[in-house]
Amino acid sequence: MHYPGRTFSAPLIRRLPEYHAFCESLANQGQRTVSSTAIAEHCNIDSIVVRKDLENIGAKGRPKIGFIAAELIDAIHEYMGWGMLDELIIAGCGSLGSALISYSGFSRRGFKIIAGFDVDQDVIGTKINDVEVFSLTKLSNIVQRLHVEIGIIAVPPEAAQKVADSMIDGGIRGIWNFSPCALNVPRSVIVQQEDLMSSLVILQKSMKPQQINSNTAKEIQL
Amino acid sequence: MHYPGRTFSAPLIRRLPEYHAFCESLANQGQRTVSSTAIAEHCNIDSIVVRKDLENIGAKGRPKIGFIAAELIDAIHEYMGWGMLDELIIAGCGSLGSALISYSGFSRRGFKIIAGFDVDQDVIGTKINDVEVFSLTKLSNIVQRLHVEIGIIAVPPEAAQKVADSMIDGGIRGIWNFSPCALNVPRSVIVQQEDLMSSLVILQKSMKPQQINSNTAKEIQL
DNA sequence: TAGATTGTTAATCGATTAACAATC
DNA sequence: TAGATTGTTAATCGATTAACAATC
Repeated sequence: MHYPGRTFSAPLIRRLPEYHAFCESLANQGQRTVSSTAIAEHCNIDSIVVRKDLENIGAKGRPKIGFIAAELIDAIHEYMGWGMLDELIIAGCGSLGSALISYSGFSRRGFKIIAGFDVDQDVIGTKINDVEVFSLTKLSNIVQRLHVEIGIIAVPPEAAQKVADSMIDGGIRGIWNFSPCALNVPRSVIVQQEDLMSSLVILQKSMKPQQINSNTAKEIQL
Repeated sequence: MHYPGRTFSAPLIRRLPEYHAFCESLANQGQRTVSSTAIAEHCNIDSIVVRKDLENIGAKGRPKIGFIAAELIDAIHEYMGWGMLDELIIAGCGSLGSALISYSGFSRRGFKIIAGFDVDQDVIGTKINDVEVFSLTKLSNIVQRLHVEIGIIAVPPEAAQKVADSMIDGGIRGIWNFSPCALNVPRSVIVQQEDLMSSLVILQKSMKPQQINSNTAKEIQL
């Protein structure tokens, strides 16, 4: 089934917050309107991209004037779903897990981590940034009782599959996986892979396009 | 300039580590060869994707037999550039910065964080996981002396632009930005944006396609 | 009016998917 | 040989880019 006009795509979701931040800063400076060209310039992208994106989320502008900043802010806010509260749990409360629990961005955007889970007896029972840490053995049960739908995995790769299984047992439908490994899940469960290592390699490769190309050329002539 | 055959694309870079891990586990079990279909099944993707990817990195297989696991492991290792050491510095040693410094995956793949920077006097002078933390005012100077090319930004968004500026002053050519804000940099500098918030929203949206679609349909008929 | 900016339709580009021939 | 698997060429799909008409 395909609905034209209003699409949901990852690149779009990644650009919208930048527009939002820019519009907010303009609005705070007392500016009422904002043009797609101004947004584009600030974000270092083409204005056509901005116009297409705004079309996709249903924002309406006026020729010569642009978009009403306040309207745009609201439209992005609503499209991103920042209005409604969503509750998460996290498995793995090591350094990365703790950092995620303490990350202030989540609460600002309607996400709330309501429980942490770990195997370390020293951590279980403590609170990290007001979030209580339970034993991993209780995960499935607590998830079920609290009807949580999204779980974060921040455990070592060896333990990730088992954690995923108990999350799914408890009724989790979406997994945000920081562990660098493929998870085996039923088709109804969505996995969002967050591979930090790969992001770093992509940056590294982007910095040396000529080197990649010369290798390429060499290989081809063989 | 376009070199066909061997391309560099982000999706490819994100898939290769999964193939690598799978091949390694097979090799450890004493298996000598691996087929694209086996990799595909393990990673929950289509075997055509795997074959295209392996073609892109220059791996050669044999019909009916498949690929030699050890060769594939080496080919991916080399293509990912995991062989050579690359040094990084990080600005911002709060909870996220500390987690990144302590992340074991980096050293396993040839990345080494050699210095941290912060404004907090209580943190400056301490060591996190053997990495010394300096004052942010020294960043540009130290980067220049050590010829570091990649910098990580894990400071609050308000401070990010200023940090980026001093990184670039010092000669940094690639910035891995965990701060949810657009950076203004010269064209020669590459920015890899790591917006955790957006990743989470993408997961959330992927979980509710029907809801998105019904909104879409409603909007269109208006 | 003139010019700037939106909005829409078409073209391009790259990645994914499909089809099928080659080959061990 | 027969069947499985690679490798290659073409088709599809979606996102980006371009061109230009509409309009304030």
